[in-house]
Amino acid sequence: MRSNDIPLVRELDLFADMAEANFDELMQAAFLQRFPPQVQLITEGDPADFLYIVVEGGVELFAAHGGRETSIEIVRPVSTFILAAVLRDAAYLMSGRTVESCHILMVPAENVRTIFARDHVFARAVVRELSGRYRSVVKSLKNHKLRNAVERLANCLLRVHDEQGGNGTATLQVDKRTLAALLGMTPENLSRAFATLKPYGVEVNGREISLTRIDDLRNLAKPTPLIDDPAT
Amino acid sequence: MRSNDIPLVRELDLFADMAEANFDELMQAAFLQRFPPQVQLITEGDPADFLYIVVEGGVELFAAHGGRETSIEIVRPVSTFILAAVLRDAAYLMSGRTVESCHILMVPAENVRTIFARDHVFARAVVRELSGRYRSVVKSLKNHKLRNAVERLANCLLRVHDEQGGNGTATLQVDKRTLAALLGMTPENLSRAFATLKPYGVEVNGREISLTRIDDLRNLAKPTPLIDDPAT
DNA sequence: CGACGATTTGAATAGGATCAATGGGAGTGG
DNA sequence: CCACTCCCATTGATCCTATTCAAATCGTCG
Repeated sequence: MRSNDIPLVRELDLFADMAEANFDELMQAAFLQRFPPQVQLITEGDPADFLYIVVEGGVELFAAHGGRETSIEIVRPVSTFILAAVLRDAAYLMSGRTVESCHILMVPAENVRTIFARDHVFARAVVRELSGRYRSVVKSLKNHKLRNAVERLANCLLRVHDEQGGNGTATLQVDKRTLAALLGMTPENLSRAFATLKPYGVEVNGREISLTRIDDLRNLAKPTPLIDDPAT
Repeated sequence: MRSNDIPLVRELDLFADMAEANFDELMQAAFLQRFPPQVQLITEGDPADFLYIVVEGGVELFAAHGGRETSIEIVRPVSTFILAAVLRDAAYLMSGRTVESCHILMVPAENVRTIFARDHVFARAVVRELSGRYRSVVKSLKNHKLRNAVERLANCLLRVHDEQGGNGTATLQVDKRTLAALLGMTPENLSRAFATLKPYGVEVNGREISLTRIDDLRNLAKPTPLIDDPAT
């Protein structure tokens, strides 16, 4: 890995408190790499050979079976993915592809397991990360099973809007085709969902969204921290 | 906790290798309790005050929002549930209810966190359990999103059949209403799914199922270890 | 026997997906 | 600068799966 990237990585929660020697050993084997959008990084069923950490960009985890495909989760910085498979030395359960330009840190799985066995501080950080991933998947599952397409879009817009300052406008970070996949619907259905939200003050112009009736929209979306709060 | 239950608990993977003193401290505060079917043990949104371990029976984890309800996962012995919430000292994301008569071990969350911070061996066992729970939820999610109702039932029947000796018959452990919930469908739909499977050699008589054309059924179900293998 | 709950069956409905066709904007080449 | 092309987005029509509502049947337990 390039030495000027190391301080950035060192500050990640997962590595912040671990012993210097162990961190160095991990980083000696690791590398930080750029990927363009729509690159498939891992394939389900393959043995877990690297731990991946999304430093910048976004990665879609998805699974396929019998001709169908489903998006499981979108991983945003700074989070790991497939940590569980690495720790168990098992096969990936999901495939992963970039949705934007990404900086991804790749750490060989064997090094992760070795240091995990040796460094108690790192082991505890792993638990924190892993429990966070677990809760994230559960929230994603609730979002998909307890809300219909329109509600998922409404909550997504409110979240993006709040993240971007909450001044009544929002800019989508991805194209609508990708957004549809992330929300678990077809592009056609996303168009219809936007149309359905027009009476709730949602005006769309390409990637620019303006929300003129936030309260109405919030009333429809019914956001809840048990689904929408990324922290808890 | 009753002292004669302790050896049983001590053998659970989660506790098997930890220091004696720490185990004793955990068990001093814990208790093993029996519950009848259909008892709600935890409610989403509540603070995590106990770690639950299913020693016998089965617990359905589910979530509700805006008048809808969805089953997330069924937890079978011997597994924990809501371990992630306990470790993070956060609110439960799911509610849980027994689906059968259960033996449940309840360990106060604060004790779990205390011993987790102190006992490295326990911390590693926690990681193993947590990573297992994570992968279990992902498999459950794939099962629901990549298969339709008939396929889910077919795979369920094959799994039960194999567990019970694989001699062409199987006995359902729960009533059909509960089975429908576990498979993520309505009771009416379960009936129709059974009817659909009749041409594949599935004969139903109350809770007794006989499978006369296993190969055909397997061909329809298309089981895969990436969804159906509980171990990996 | 009678009542109640569980299961099955039937008909109607809803939510999304799929297929097909049309618009619309960005980039390209004349 | 303008026409052309391509890809994305939208719109319309239809299909499919599963849910909902309603009614009939079955089984068990008083």
